[in-house]
Formats: sequence, structure tokens, C-alpha cells
Amino acid sequence: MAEGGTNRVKKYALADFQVGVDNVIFSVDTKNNRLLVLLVKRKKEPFIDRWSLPGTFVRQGESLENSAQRILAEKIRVKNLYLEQLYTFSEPNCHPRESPYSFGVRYLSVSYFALVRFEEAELIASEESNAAWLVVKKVPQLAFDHNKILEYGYRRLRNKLEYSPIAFDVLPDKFTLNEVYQLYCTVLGENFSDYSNFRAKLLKLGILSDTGVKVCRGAGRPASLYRFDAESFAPLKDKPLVFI
Amino acid sequence: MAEGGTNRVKKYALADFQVGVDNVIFSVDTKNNRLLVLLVKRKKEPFIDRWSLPGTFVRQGESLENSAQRILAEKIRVKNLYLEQLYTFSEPNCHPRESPYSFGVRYLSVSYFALVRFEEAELIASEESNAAWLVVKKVPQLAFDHNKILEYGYRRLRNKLEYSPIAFDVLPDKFTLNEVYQLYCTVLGENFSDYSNFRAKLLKLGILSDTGVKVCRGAGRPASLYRFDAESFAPLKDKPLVFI
DNA sequence: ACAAAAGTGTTGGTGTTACACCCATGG
DNA sequence: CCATGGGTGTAACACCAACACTTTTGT
Repeated sequence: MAEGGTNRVKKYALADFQVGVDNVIFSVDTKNNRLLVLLVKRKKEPFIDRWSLPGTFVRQGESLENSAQRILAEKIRVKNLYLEQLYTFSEPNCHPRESPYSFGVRYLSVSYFALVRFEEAELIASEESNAAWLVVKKVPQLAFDHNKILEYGYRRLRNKLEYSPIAFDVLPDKFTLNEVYQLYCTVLGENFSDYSNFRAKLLKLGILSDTGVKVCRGAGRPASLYRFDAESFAPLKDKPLVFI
Repeated sequence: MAEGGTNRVKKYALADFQVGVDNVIFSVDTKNNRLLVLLVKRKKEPFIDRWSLPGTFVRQGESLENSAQRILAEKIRVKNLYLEQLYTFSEPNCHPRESPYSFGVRYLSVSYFALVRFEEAELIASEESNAAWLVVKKVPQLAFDHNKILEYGYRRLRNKLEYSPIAFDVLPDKFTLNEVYQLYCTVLGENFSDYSNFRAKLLKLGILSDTGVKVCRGAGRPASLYRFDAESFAPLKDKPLVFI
């Protein structure tokens, strides 16, 4: 932690901060192969009626990550998710205007990035939370600099998917290889890899175990259900692992 | 930017923050093949006489990155450097104790990570700045949670070196391939790659141009001086590029 | 029988590793 | 002439993209 020093303080005015957390919450709608982001429609100035990232001020005694979890819990009910810190933005004079705190107080926003399981993510309806899933490709102009943050989060999502097994945080306990493939396609685009090669590569990693159970998805040959094997993955942790 | 809402405020106390910036500043001593980090010895409580990362409070009207640059400029004079944001830490009750501001005010630390050119980094000597380069492998117990931050920065440095050309921000304008190799060895360890292969791979990227000038480093055949070609690199920007 | 989905195999090309070897210079 | 460091080449192997092919189901 830094320290200014008492003598310094007399010469230079330190800024007082209000700290907020903004979440970029993604989910993959596997039915329709769409990547979604959770947004809330603002109900007051500034940027009234614009979409924005769900955010909150940090409360006393609350860690940043707790704060992020709290916003999430206010908007959706979800069990399985992946959450990590994204970036911290704080330009001078970026405090939300019209706020009762804006006088002489500066604003700092720590953004978090999350991926949640769409099928189990139940939107919480209330007056407070008026949230909705929007298709990432069609997101309109957002409030504040939230488009920038969203773009940043989207880049991080793609990287994470390629280099770490966050997909399995968000897939059902047992899944078919095609479901994994669909998820990757939705996030990374159709042409990132062909199915056979993706399959072979994924299996060669040795972190999935075949449950032996077969399942039918409409017509076609039944697929094996696989399970993510955390134990086999453990030694690969922190290694530069490429999935695609 | 997040917003709490006036009704929320009455129910929950928001935290007031003082924001500091802490820098993890690395340099590579190519003469002795040592990776160094810039630390300052604390001159007041808490953790008096302990080494710590150079840090400062953020002043009014100052962006976070400016703040990071300012600390750097207070400790060393340097022209060439690479700087990026690292991570934001803020647990409740982590405010530097004995500080005149600690009552009711919470602390948040945004850390930055920098790599500077050692040969031109001139330490600024004064009572305020009592900074020194320490060998990363031999860093003792630091003040606060600075060991954690340093560890995090070290990890980032290794990743950056593998995936982006930050080495050339910190090498002289013209350099031999062996100088690049030494830098990589110092940061990543001796056994990351053998010289021939490193060489071949680096040249195949097509981002270095041979100046034709030869230079003698003691005995042995003279080496070519190369220059980083920013234009050739431009199209590779944002691509997942592997150097080792 | 046929379409659809799951899963296997082949092939040419490219990248990586671990070396051996040649070149130019100082002492 | 030999030690030293710079620089080139190569054989064995692993990996990868593209695509053809087989298997098992629903209709």
C-alpha cells in the first residue's frame, strides 16, 4: 500500500474517492448459439433509459469481489459461474453527474468479468433490477464508457476460453463434446476449428472422462456424456494450455 | 460507472476511499544476468525500515497512470520503459495503520507493472527517495502485502515477454541477437530454449531488420546489430504471438 | 433407405527439439 | 592455432488443418 507522507499532504491535495464495481456478465445461450451480456436499463440521470453494465458502489466492510458478487446476486440467481477482476478505470472528472456525491469526490470503477450458465441463470424481476440479456453482437450505445469496458471484457473472455478451462465452470456437470464445441463456436466464431480436430485435441489433453452414458439429441448417433476431471487438470494448472 | 441510488444510501453505508498506486518496476541487468526490482526502504511506521514497492497516493486531477509515472520519475530517470496496469487490491481494514487518514477511510491500491532499461535508469538520490535495485530472487519480506503484488507482477512479466515484444522497449536501439537471448534467459530461466532455436524463431517472425553493422564483444566472431521494425510488427499486433 | 449426428482415420504440411557443424575474431 | 562466441543446417519427432470415411441412431 502506498503512503503519501504527512509533509506531502500539505503541498498536494489528495483525491477522495468513491469506488464502484461494474460487472461484465456473459452467458452462452446454447440453444440459439448466441453470446449474451447482462445489461440494466438506467432509470435516472445521467444517461436515463440507456443500457449500462450492472454496477454498484462498494459498501463499508465489503471486499471488491464481494461487491461484484452482490450485484450479480441482485440481478440473477445462478449457481455456477466464473468471476475475475478485469480492469480499473479512473479518469479525473468521470464521476456520474447529478449524483449527490459528485462535489469534490472522484470516482473509480473496478470492473469484473463473469461467465455464468445461461440455462440456470434466472433473471430476478423487480423494480430495482430491470435487467436483460442482450446479444453481444447487437449491443447499442451504452451509458458512460461501458462500451469500452464491454469490449475489454469480450477480449478477455475469448482469451480465457482459449487458455483455460472456464467453459467447464459453465457447462452442465455431464456434457457431450458437441456441447463444448458449440460453446466455443458461439464465443470464438464459426471458423475457429473444425469439429474433428477440436475433439481430438480436447480428448488428448486427458482432462475429460467418459462416463459411458450415451444420450440422444434428436436424430443421429447417441453421444457420450463426458465429465471434467479436476484431478487430471490440476498438474496443468498455470501452464500455458491451449484448447483450440 | 456504477451508481448506488439515493434510497440505497440510507440503508447501507458506502465506503470512502483513499486510492494509492504501487509500482512493480523491473529491470534487467544484462551485465550480470540478474533480474532486478526497484524497492524503497520505509522511513516510518508501519513497517519502518522494511523494503516496499514504491507507491503514492493519487492526487486530485491526476489519472492513475499519471500517478504511476510520477512515482517512477521520483525514483529513477529513464527514457525507455513499458508500463501497464496490473491489479487492484482492496480488502477492508487494509489501510496503512498509523496514518492520519486511517479513521473511517478505506484504502485501495492499484498496482502497475513496468519494465525499464537498466543501463539508462539513473537512481535519483535524495532523502525522499531512498530506492535501490534488489535481485528479484533474493527479495526479503516486504511491507504490507507487497510480496504478493511482486509475485503477481513477476508472473505478468514472464507472460508479457513470451507473448509480446516488450523486450524491444527496453533494449538499446540497435542490439545483437545474443543480447535479446540474454534478456530472455535472465527473466525466464536458463532452460527456456537453446540459442540456435531462439534465434531462428525470432528471425522468422520478420520483425527484426539487420543493420549490416557488425560489432565485436570481446573474443569471437563479430555479431550483427539488429533493429526492431515496428512497421513489420504492426500487422501482428493483438495476434497471439509466441516469441520463445 | 436415408438423413443426421457421433466418432475415427489419413495425409501433407508445418513447427519444435536437440544437436552437429562452419565462420570470424582475439590472444 | 585454439578458445570463444556468432551463425547455419538438419534429422527425428510432434503437432495441425483439412477432409474422407465409418458407425449408430430417428424417421
